[in-house]
Amino acid sequence: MTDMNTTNAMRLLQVADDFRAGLAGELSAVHGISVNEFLLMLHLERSAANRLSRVELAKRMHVSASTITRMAAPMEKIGLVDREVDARDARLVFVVATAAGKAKLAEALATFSKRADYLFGDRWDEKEIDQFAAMLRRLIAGTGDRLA
Amino acid sequence: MTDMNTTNAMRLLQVADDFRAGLAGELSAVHGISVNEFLLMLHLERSAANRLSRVELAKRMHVSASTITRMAAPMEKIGLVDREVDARDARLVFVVATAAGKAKLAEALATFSKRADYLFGDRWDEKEIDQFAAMLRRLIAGTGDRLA
DNA sequence: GAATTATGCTTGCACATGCAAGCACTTTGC
DNA sequence: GCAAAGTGCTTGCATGTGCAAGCATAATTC
Repeated sequence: MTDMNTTNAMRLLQVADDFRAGLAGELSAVHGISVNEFLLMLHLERSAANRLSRVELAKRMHVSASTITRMAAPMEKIGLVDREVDARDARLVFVVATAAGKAKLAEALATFSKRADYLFGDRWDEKEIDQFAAMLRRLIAGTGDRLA
Repeated sequence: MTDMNTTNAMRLLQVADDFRAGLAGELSAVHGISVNEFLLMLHLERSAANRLSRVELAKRMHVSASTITRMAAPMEKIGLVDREVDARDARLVFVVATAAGKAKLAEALATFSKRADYLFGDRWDEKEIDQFAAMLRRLIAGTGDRLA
């Protein structure tokens, strides 16, 4: 099965790269944010308390902590997120979405969904979509924290 | 169906990112190359004439032409690829894999396949794997040049 | 066939990112 | 309780990447 697994992994990367590249262009042009900024806000929204520490975000986004620090700075400046220090542990600095950030995320999500619809098109029937969803769910099962 | 398509797209990105991150670590540690260098050589091997121009590579890899120029330079230096100017059109500069490059790709592919096997695990039966392959094939169908 | 336009590649600059070091704070071990 | 180790965050430096400009070569137009 190695050959088929290899092929599937290549296709997976290919499809994801294609989708990400297209998304990057539209998110930048229409909403003025990068894919990573979009994903950062998405992670916040999907988190338990609507806020995450920098290291938590770093882990979830496969990115270094310093990157989160440097991503958050301009996002704070334009009012998409805020900084919140933990009362009990002064080391923890949470990133939390502002109202403006949530609004921006909602807009960007619409773009994302439009592209998702376009990706899967209308030639997939409901049963296939569910099947695909179940397969993807199994692939992320091992991973700890996930978006969907 | 928008919700399910959206979820599937998120999962797709998530799975691909996870896989890519793990692959990056092992390719770097074991073979001393980046994921993009691996993909560059893979594109060369899968191309018609075993060589591609810089712009062709750029298109296929979702990367700018200048990035290819700058990726190729060190790869030439360590002997993984060679530079070949087209006889008819002096503007075209092809990137072509050397014997050492092909050997390195083969090693790296083994690592890739091992990770692909690990990703899909042994809980997928042959029918499911084929089904998943067919679905991915449909998703790349629109794309022009692909790896697999 | 000369001028214009188009194409491929490279380079300067700006920006994003990872790594390692450093700092602040907390937890552990005694 | 204090020292040592651990954890979270930030910053300096090095590297990777895109964009726009520039250069060389082809193709097109007249």
